[in-house]
Amino acid sequence: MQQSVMSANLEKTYNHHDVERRWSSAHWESEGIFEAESFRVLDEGRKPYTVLMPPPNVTGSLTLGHVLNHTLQDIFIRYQRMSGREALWLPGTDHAGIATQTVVEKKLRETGVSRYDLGRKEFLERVWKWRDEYGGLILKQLRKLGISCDWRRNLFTMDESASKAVRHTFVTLYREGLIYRGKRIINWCPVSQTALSDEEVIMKPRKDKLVYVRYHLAKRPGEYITIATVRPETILADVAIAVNPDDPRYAGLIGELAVVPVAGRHVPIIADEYVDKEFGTGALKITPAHDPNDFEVAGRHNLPVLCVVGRDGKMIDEFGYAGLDRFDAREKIIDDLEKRGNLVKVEGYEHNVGYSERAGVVVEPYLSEQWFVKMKPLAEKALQVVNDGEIRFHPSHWISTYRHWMENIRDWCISRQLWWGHRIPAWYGEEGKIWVAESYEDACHIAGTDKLIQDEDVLDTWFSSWLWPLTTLGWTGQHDDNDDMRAFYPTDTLVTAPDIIFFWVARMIMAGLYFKGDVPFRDVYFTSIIRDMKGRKLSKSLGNSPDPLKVMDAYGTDALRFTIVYIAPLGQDVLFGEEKCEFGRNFATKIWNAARLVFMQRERVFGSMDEFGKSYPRFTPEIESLSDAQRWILGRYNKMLASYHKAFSQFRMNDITRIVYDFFRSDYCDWYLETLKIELAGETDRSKSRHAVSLAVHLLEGVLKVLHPVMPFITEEIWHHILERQSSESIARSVMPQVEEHWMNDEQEASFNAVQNVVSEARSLRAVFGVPHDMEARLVISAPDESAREIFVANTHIVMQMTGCTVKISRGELQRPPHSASSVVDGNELFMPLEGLISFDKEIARLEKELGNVSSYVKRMEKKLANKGFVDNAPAEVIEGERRKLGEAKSNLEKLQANLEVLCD
RNA sequence: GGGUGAUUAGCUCAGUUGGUUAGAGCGCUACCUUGACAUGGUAGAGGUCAGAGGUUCGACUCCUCUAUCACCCACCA
Repeated sequence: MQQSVMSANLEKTYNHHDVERRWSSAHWESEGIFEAESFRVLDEGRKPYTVLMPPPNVTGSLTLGHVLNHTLQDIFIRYQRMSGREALWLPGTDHAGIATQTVVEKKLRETGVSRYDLGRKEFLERVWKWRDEYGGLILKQLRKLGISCDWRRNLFTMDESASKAVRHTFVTLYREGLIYRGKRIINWCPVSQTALSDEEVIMKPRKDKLVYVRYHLAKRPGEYITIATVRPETILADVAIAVNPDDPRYAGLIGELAVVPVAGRHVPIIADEYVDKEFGTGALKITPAHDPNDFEVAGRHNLPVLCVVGRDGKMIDEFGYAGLDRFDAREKIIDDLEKRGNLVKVEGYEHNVGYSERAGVVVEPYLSEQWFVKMKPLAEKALQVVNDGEIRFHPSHWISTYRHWMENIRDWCISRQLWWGHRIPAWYGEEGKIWVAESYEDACHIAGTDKLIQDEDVLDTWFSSWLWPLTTLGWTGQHDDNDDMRAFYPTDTLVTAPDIIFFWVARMIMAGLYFKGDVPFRDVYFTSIIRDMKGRKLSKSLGNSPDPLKVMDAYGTDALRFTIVYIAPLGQDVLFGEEKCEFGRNFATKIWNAARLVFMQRERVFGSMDEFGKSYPRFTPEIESLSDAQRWILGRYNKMLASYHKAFSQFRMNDITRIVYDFFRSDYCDWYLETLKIELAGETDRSKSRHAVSLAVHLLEGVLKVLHPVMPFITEEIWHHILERQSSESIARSVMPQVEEHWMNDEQEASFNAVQNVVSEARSLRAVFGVPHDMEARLVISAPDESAREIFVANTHIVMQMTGCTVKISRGELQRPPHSASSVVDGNELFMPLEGLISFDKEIARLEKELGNVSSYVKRMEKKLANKGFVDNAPAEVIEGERRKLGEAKSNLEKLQANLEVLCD
């Protein structure tokens, strides 16, 4: 049994370090507070809420993108958990094939060793060791963020259960004809020396040279054909020249033989529709091994395939270029062509070129045998569920992007020439026969031999990622269901950056539908992309990427979380500078100080925490003992709750921070707490004081709860001061406040607004006329309406305290006090007699300006109401409202004029 | 070449189905260290809502075009 660690009051200054330490992730893990159990769901039958964490790379460290992403997920999960649902957040990390292998290889190279020196087995041991030592960093950092996932369920994409699922799905898809092996031109990364999928290639503009080269005709001495190319080094692998069949310039040359420069080979001139007459010279060299289009053309014309660039991006031993890098070879061959007289000209040329996402080098189209997934059959249903709204995107405009990709989908190259990853479960027997099975034993069994050699390659990392909604719940494909799957699948909300919509989101949808027959999640929330204050993408090379850990340290984790959500609107980029966190930090400080005030008043009124604890747990506001200010704040509070819950249901996450912030700053602190101080100071009835303080605490607790999903630390800390609580208890397991509509009352709100407006206006008069703050001024409030007068009478003490004036309330037909500054608000008039202080000219000018504003408004409204179209078409309530406004404005106008006349007499 | 989003105060942004005399934070100006809070309070200055048309009784809000800025997709050498 742990004891309460709290004293009744808060420390004078808010120290986020202490608070974050006290309520750290380690604390909650030991209490099991964020754990979810499938049996609890199955027994009680409540629908659980499940969030899938996009698994960060093991090599990664925390970025602001993670902060936004994971904070949002945490907000969703905490909100649902507090709304009484079993809430499961599934964490994990991704083995990140290329990235991780690159990191470890680099470390090895520093000691002068290559992975080939070690051999596959030894190398993989080193990678696992590296992962165990350094791979946990990102998870540690995420814990610092205070996120509430069920860490027991942490999954690594290469854990045995996940690997089993990978093998199972590969075998299944192979047997169903959806996975095949084929010789194709794929994207080859010469640095990582592996194939890449289309999605791993980034197109970037690049300045190159467009080289015009003259090919002599073999049988027509002195004649030639000129082509244009940006890759002259691949001339050596040319197998044809192609022209458009409709191009009159070359009609006579079709069927002729051209001589490939340097190589000296004779190649045919062929006609193919693919060739664009307008581009370059209208003649195109065909190099099937080094260009996907050429490969297709070659296929159509039964041309051979020659290869001159190797897997390392260097030229293959031919014509004296062996070992030269492709870019060096390009320069050399331009030289050689010039020497031989084949070079016509060189033009500057900017075009888009594919770069390897990881290594950042130009991708080489490379002919090789790879494994592919047939995507079209998988895409159909996956498109349909999004079109039908079975899966919803937020913001919804991403649907069109998704649709476009799905409709033009191409097969997915899934083999990688790496060692780190899931090894392809395919074995080769004699004569290259392929056996695909979940294990070597199975393969031997079906092959009827044990002389099998496993495919050397591993699978694309995303081949395990697309199973994430299944594998995180323990699915291995072997048995179709388990308790977790039954309870938690499909998951609910996926929060992810839009840049992996194709890599990941789309493929998870396909896998979920194909292997489980149901969508993997219901809602996809695409987060903002974070940029710096100048709108540039955050990147290490620009040095504009703040370290979130330093920001958390400087401003507080709650401050960072609050700020980043506040400034990140749905579907738009966000400009972030760490100084923006001052906003969140100041807000946290404000909460702390407001709570201090409330707790100090509690101590004064109740004496001790014990005394307070006797009644507070059963506290509900009693309407008959409430002041106007208290009824007003209860109305505002419930309105806030209503918009808060609505914003949640609509995924407007930045709005929820705004809604609570506005309520707390303007209504709770600026008005309600100020009135509380005044009311308590003048209250002699102890039970009324106690009721007032209990209400203040009650509202504070409500605010803490609605804020808790965003700011878990400070809300936890203050919540533990509300009552004596065990340190094992958490606000995270408390019940989210719901709207109580009977507190919302527009009339009541308006009447207290009238008091507020009089206060503001009186303060304004004081400020404008420079009444010294320590001087007590006089204020005459003239309220023609009986009920308004009652409100002012009832709240005289508040107006007096807040304005520093003595207050007199009178009927409408008063004698206008001379030498007064005056103002009209809500049909009530204010006079502040200021003999000696007031400058008549200044007041006249002020009134005239106001008069001008009001009279132009009146004119506009009269015109509007005289407009037949408006009166005939607008809804009755709108017309009613406009009439009322006009009436008020007219009455204001009269009063202003009267006041002006008094001054001018 | 297609597609998507943005353009509101000096800066960063709200403005929920069309009906407000268009709001907030930061910054700026003045006053205030009052028993929660100067990481604060009170008051104030500051905007022809990118431009041009259109729909409508009524447009920051809906439609079209233009301009500017982003991003995504696309095999033209």
